[in-house]
Amino acid sequence: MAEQAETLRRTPLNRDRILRAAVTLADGAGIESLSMRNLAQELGVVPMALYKHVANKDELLDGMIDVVVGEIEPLTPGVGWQPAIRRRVLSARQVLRRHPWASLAIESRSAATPAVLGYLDSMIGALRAGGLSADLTHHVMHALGSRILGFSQELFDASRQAGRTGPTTPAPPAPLPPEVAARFPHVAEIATAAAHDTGTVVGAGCDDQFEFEFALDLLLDGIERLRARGWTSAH
Amino acid sequence: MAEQAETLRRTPLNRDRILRAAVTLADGAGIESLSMRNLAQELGVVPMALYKHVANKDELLDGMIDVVVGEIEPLTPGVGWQPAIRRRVLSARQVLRRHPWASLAIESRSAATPAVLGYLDSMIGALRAGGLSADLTHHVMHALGSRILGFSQELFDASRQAGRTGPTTPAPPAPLPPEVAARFPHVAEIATAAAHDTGTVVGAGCDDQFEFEFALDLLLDGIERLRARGWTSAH
DNA sequence: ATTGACAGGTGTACGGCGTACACCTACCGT
DNA sequence: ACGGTAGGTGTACGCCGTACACCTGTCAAT
Repeated sequence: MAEQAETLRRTPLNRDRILRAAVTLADGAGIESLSMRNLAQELGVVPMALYKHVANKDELLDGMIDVVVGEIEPLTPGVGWQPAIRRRVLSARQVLRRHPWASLAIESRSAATPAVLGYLDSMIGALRAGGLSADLTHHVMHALGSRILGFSQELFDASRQAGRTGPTTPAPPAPLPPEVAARFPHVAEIATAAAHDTGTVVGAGCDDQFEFEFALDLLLDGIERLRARGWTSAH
Repeated sequence: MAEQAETLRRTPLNRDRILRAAVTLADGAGIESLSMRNLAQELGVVPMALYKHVANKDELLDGMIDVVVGEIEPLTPGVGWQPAIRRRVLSARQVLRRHPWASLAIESRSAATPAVLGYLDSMIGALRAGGLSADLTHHVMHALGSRILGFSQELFDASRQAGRTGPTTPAPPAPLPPEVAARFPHVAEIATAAAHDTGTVVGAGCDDQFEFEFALDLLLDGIERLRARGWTSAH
């Protein structure tokens, strides 16, 4: 009876359940506390049980990436290449904001997973359909770089200055400490410059979404100009 | 005597020697084999000895980053903002190609180190001196993103498909496997499209340097256009 | 010359990690 | 009824970062 209840209580554990649990764990507790042991415990199972469904931790991470990439919405049909790409990249960005660990995970993998390749493939298809030459498309993919997957490094975010905060505290506005401002005057000026709509005086964080779209449009507009000019490699 | 010889043989170990050894080890054997134990052995010392000079492994990594950033050549004075930035970013890129582990290390740190902040600061100074408004400069820093530190994610490099190669094998040209090409036709087309000057037929890797400069100039030109227009945030 | 503080290298040990390997057990087609 | 197999278990190994107690050589003040 008790055993039967227990048998019913947990679904028999499969690759999908493992991946979803891993993503949830990484989202909630941070990627650094995603260990095979923790994950197994979360699933009410002994660590080695996981290895019957994923080859090793690297493959687990690949699977998690695929889950995340799968959340990106498909290309909108029937619009120009520029809005189509734009929308999808911004969708990717939303997804990656839900899974902050994913960008680093994607970058640190040595090879793209099939899901990532599929994503890139459809993106390239949209560019080609939009009239970009194969050559230009190639360069464009490089130029967009990681932005095409919805993330760009926030290494300019000087307000991440203080000791690392756990993944539970997403990002408190954190004003620039005065001693830092004194040592790096230009950084200080810039940090406060674009505190757009937020009314707070002491250089509250900038509008990340605006920054992302600014860079994206800068690139997209430049690309469109090249395309309209019938760009071919002068290389 | 023997002890005296031994005493002479090894310089008394200081933070600088540790950092340089760590960088060398990471360059040569890959960041994944940089452990406190390995590093200590390399220095002919017991692991715990390192902790008299660096607080912990995170601080060691910060120090390594500072060493790398310190190798980037300073701003060229007396030229316009655009070539000045361009030169320095390309210098940063050269440095990061010598230390392939560094880009991921920089990204994974939660806060910028003082050396990185100083680097960004001087970069911002050059933009401001070039006539960009503080506001525009802010956006520009975001737009350039990690490229300003000399790296962009190579996640489009589909030829990194096969099993991970050790850091000793830098990047064999590795043609796109046919089954991958079949599944991702657009990727395949693009991968072969821009095999520029290299004469090899089977889609040898693309010219990374060209790609990097293409993206960089796309951004720089777009920025210059904004500046010339007297850009102010229409936000 | 003696001492005592202190900088810096050593040794041991702990808890956590990924995972190899042998094992058990429940089910299923014959 | 039974052997194979899929899937969960338990133990163990070798790594990791690092806390903590210890030793030793140097040098300033006595």
